[in-house]
Amino acid sequence: MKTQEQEKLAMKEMKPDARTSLSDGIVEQVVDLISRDVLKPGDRLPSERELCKRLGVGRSSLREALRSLAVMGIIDGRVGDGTFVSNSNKRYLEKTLQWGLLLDRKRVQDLIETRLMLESQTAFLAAQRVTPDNIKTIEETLRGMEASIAQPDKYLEFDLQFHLTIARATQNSILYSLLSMIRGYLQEWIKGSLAEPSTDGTDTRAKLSLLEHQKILDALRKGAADQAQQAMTEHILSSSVDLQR
Amino acid sequence: MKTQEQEKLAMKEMKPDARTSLSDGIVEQVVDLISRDVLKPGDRLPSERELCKRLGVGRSSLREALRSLAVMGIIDGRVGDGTFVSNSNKRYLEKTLQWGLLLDRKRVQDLIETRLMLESQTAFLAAQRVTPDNIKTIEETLRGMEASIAQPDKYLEFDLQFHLTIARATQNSILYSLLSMIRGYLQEWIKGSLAEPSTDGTDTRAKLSLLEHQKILDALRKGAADQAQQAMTEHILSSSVDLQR
DNA sequence: TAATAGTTAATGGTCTGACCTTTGCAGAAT
DNA sequence: ATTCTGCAAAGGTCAGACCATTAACTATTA
Repeated sequence: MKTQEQEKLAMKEMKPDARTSLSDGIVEQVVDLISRDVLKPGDRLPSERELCKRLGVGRSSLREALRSLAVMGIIDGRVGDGTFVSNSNKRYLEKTLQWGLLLDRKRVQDLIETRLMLESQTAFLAAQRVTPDNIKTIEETLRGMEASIAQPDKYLEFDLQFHLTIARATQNSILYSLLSMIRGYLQEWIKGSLAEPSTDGTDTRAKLSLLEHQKILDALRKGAADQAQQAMTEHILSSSVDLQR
Repeated sequence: MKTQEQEKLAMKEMKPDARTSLSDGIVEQVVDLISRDVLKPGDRLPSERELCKRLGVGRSSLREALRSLAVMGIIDGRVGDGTFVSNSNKRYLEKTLQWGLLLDRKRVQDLIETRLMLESQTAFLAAQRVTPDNIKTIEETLRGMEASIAQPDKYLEFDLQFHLTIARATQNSILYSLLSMIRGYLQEWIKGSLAEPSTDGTDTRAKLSLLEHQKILDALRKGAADQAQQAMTEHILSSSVDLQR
């Protein structure tokens, strides 16, 4: 009789860490610390040995937790130096990318298709919700693209920023996360396809790309949702051609 | 002399962990084994202690490698039983994203909005690519919904199945993963909102829901993409009303 | 005979303490 | 002021132990 009551009470109280393993608990704690800005990107974590003492766990568990966070790209360990919170904001995936995409290549095609779906509608939403502040940021990014049109690496970084700013303008954090992730996966691919024959005017391609971005920005400025969606669709289709093959 | 030759040979064979850490080398080996179908989903890996001996590494390193694979969703450890290759092969997206989403607190509103964007276009795509086999499965699911209209729990399960089958019909694994994940998040919320006042005809609501699903299925049967998209949009808007507030 | 309760061996999870290589930096030598 | 050197601290790895959980087997029981 008593046992039953006890069990019920236990049920009620033990819910949190009922089935979470120790390392997962640590992962959760660290993620929480970061999400509450106690730990900011670039910050250095205490040494493993000290964290062990502070959290009251063994080094193996602690290290497995850190390993998880590293795979997610949230932290970054440098031997002989320390462990740091990744400054590359939302790159949980870049690490898993190499393993993940290895499993099947059709995924790139799927990624592009999904990106088109999400990003065209994102442009639509953004046009309705964009703030003057957003517009300003986007304009700056576009200027950055113009300035670095001859440096593919820098150009790509601005390009990424351009699209992410639009995603942020929707004020939908889920949307932002998804697009950030998808773009992260594709970024590697894009970089790879930049080491291709530059015989056929890549310069022309880059200038076309600039025009497309300009068109999107114009639509956003006017708050023309349909127009923004249309421009974004065309842009993605156009810029994906090189990757499709 | 001999040592040099040996080193060169080692270089040639040990290429993986030339500058990658030991655990990363193991991860690479396992991923390779899986991608070459030596290890198939559902297969059981040798025990940790045996893998240590076979790979010639310590248990910590081995475990950190396994941890990485687990985070990517490639393997799945069951205490007291063994470690198995995940049969839900493509779950690494979900896993890594889960922690990512934890960083910005859940916004149900954002989830619904994103779901609407994705799922309406999913219906569009599905209408163009759906196979007779898919149709058959969807029909069965719909019958299941009809039969369990008075059991919210069962009904929800069929509902979930309905939407996921449509996602699968697009043959886009990324899309499927994303929708599966979003729906997973929302499912909990939905269940919660089912414990609400059943005074205002929930029966009517359920029957309306059935009609909406029927409409979607009809459009898919005809391969009418626009119509399917329209029906799906209406359905999601309609069924989200209860969750918004 | 069939169902149940106890036993056991193997597994993943964790802890400890040791050793290695790499790195950053302070102090010594120039 | 610059370069070299050595040491301390960091992450990476290893080995062996113990724990909790699980599956399979065995003996008991109705």
